[in-house]
Amino acid sequence: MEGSTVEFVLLGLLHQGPRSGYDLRRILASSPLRHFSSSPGAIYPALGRLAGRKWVAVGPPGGSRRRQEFRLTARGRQSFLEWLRRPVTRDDVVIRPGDLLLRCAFMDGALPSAAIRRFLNNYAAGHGAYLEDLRRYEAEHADKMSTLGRLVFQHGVASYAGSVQWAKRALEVLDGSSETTEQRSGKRRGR
Amino acid sequence: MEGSTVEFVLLGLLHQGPRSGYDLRRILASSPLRHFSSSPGAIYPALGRLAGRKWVAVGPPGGSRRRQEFRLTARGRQSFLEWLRRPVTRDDVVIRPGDLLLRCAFMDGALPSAAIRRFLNNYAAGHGAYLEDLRRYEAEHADKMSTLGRLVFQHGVASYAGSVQWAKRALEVLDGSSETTEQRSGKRRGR
DNA sequence: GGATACATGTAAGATGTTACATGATTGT
DNA sequence: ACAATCATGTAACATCTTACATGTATCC
Repeated sequence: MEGSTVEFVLLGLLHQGPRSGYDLRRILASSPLRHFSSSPGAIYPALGRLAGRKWVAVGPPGGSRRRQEFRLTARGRQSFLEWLRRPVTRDDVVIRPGDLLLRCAFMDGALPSAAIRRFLNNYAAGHGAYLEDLRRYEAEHADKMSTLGRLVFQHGVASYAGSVQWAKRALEVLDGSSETTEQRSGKRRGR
Repeated sequence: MEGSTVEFVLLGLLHQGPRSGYDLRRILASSPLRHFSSSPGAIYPALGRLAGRKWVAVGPPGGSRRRQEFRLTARGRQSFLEWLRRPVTRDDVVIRPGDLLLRCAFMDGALPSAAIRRFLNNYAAGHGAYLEDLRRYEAEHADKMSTLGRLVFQHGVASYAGSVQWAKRALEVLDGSSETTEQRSGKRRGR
């Protein structure tokens, strides 16, 4: 599967509109969500790779300064959407949970709401399954852990439980906001 | 600051007792907490670097098979303890929160409980400070975010809030367990 | 004696970090 | 003119992934 996470983040930002490398770096540096490098040594080579794959193209130098605006090509958009639609794997859940949230944040306006709901359901299911694994592990090994080890483990458990709850809540919110346009009565929602 | 996270994880495991590279790989592969590579191409080079710095030494081939046991040297132990005692920086909180929990899990039996409490206090303070930043950001920019963007952002907020609560709870547990050895009366504790 | 698990390693390639280099434009 | 900011890049280094290579002990 071609493409690193940073590359898809860049595609995602370019999906919202054309920008220069400098713009992209500033967005990455100032966004409080996820902390991608934003160092020139990471971004410019990444943009170069995207250009090499024809996923982005350079536009005319916009503005007065020496700046090149990048825009998404059809292939780039295609690859970006495929990234968003990738299944939620166990590896994603266990070792790259942040990437899943990143993908989710980029789905707005890019995927139909049915696909987004499917994603959130898979997200909740994947995290729920791993949560059960953790609890099973805890039941078996809690006695062998040190006090702090157990506390840290419980942090992990609480964190995954929170993610499951979050996904369920997110589904409610999405259902709610789509419902309000179609129907106002029936189906009370919590909170 | 010399040393990568995996290297300190290896030191931490060797701090508990001598092990072979294969042992270390299996522990990393089976531990549900944090997902270090455990691939030979990551572990053996890391052990080589540690040996080059004289932080670990190879013992005699223990057991019948061709296996070399590594053990911590005095310098290795020193470096490991310095890693545990590093201050909780904003960068740790924002971009490497997992490393902080990792360090915490390794503190048991390695640092005095006063140092552990100090760490947990700094952990709570650092996460609390960042949490305030996130909430400030939310108050200013929530209107510009998409529905999903806002939801993902709220996941981050809830996650940091949970970490603050966790650290406070952990401090209570530690205080509780040390109290039980010294005093049984007075000071009721929650849960 | 052959399959399987044990045990250690290397090579190629991708990526990220840090630090440095370069030049244009703007403000004063 | 000069400093600060804008804007793009490169080079060296460290590290991790993936895939391959190699050999040993144990079990049947």
